[in-house]
Amino acid sequence: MSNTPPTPAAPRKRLTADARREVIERAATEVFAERGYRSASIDEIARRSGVSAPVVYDHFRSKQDLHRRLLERHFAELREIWTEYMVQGDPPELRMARALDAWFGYVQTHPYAWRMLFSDTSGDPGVQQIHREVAAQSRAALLPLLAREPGAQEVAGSAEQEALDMVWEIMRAVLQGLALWWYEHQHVPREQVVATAMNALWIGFDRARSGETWPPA
Amino acid sequence: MSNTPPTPAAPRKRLTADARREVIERAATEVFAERGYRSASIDEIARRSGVSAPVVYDHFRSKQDLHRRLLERHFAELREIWTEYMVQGDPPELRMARALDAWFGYVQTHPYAWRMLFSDTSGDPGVQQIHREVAAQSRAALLPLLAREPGAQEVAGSAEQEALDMVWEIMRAVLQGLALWWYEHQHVPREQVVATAMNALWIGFDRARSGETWPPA
DNA sequence: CGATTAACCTAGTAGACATTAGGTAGAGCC
DNA sequence: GGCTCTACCTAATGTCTACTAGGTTAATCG
Repeated sequence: MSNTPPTPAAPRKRLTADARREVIERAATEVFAERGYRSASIDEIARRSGVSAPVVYDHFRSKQDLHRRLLERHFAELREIWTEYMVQGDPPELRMARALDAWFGYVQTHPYAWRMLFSDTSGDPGVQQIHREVAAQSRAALLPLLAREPGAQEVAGSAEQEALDMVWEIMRAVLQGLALWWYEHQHVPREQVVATAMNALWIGFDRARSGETWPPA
Repeated sequence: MSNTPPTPAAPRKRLTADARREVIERAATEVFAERGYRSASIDEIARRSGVSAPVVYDHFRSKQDLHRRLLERHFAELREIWTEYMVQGDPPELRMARALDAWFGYVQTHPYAWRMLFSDTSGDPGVQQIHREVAAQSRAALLPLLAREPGAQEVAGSAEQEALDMVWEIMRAVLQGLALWWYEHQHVPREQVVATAMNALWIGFDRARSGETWPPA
């Protein structure tokens, strides 16, 4: 039985440390997004990066360290997009539409990063803590969209605070849920998803705010 | 050093098989809901049941078997509540309000079961499959709420099908998101949560359906 | 009582997986 | 061509956890 391999002894490519690190970060983002933190294995990340597992540890101190750095990197990018799109001065309705478009644009161009940020909240206590911080900062960044006049929520009592909490929770749930749905129906054009979100969120909130609430009177 | 235990040698209670099985099912529901499928350990389930781990295997063939039986049991209970509340003949607005109240009532009285059903979709492939079935059956049970006239969605083209998909996804996300939020703000009365959901879903959908959509003309 | 049943236990086994130890070899530089 | 540096490897180690083997004792029934 000949032991000569069909492809003669895989010609191993050697990358620079920086290049390999970049490859690992891309692969890890995919695996974390697809499997979630706990089910993502270092072995699979290494395999998709074209190396063996110990190489990952030449670049990152631990699985949790790798995960944390990726979250920070991706979230920084998202925050940049948000601040870019959220210019003051536009009418509220247009601001909301722009923000939704920015969100789904990010989802479209970063199909793994956003799931890693928002769609996998399980994990070790340390990992959950970082997810909570990401959620809190997202809320802080987008909450101005929901206030009719800037600064209105600052004087709110505890009941109004809870009402605002719930409205934010609805917005968060819709943005995340629609993004996940869209990922599995990618042929649907972005404008359609944005329009649906806008119809649900803006029209619903607007009407509710103008007093047309349930139960009627 | 005296070895006499302060409480003289824990008086071990022995339950009937059925009673112990019930205890294990309750404990397992809690642990699965709190930790998710993968992070839930048989050891912790056993400890909370007052027994050691092998006893669990006297009642269930495997961790997955235990999990599957619990999902089936809890989901059957939820479906019963739905069919009970969804009486035909009422006006659509009232039907929606009743369904939302039924949902949050279930969430309130089954604080672990609903999270196990809907809030932990990770897990092994086999477990994920069951979650998909639960989601599909839930959709089938609640979709009539969204159709203005019964049977309207049956003749829908693919674009309208996708529009309906998105509307359902929004409803699903809002119901799940608000439930999770409520679990961490339990002092908020149920009527308030139901009213918020009703305002977001019904008013938004109603206005959107009546042609008041975005972008404006 | 004394025997039988079955509820429960202690003490493993096995596999998965993060992480480490220590060595090998490709690539630039002289 | 030889030296050195470091990217990369193979082969452990330790831990965690689902699951099993086989024994032990509380309850029940004659």
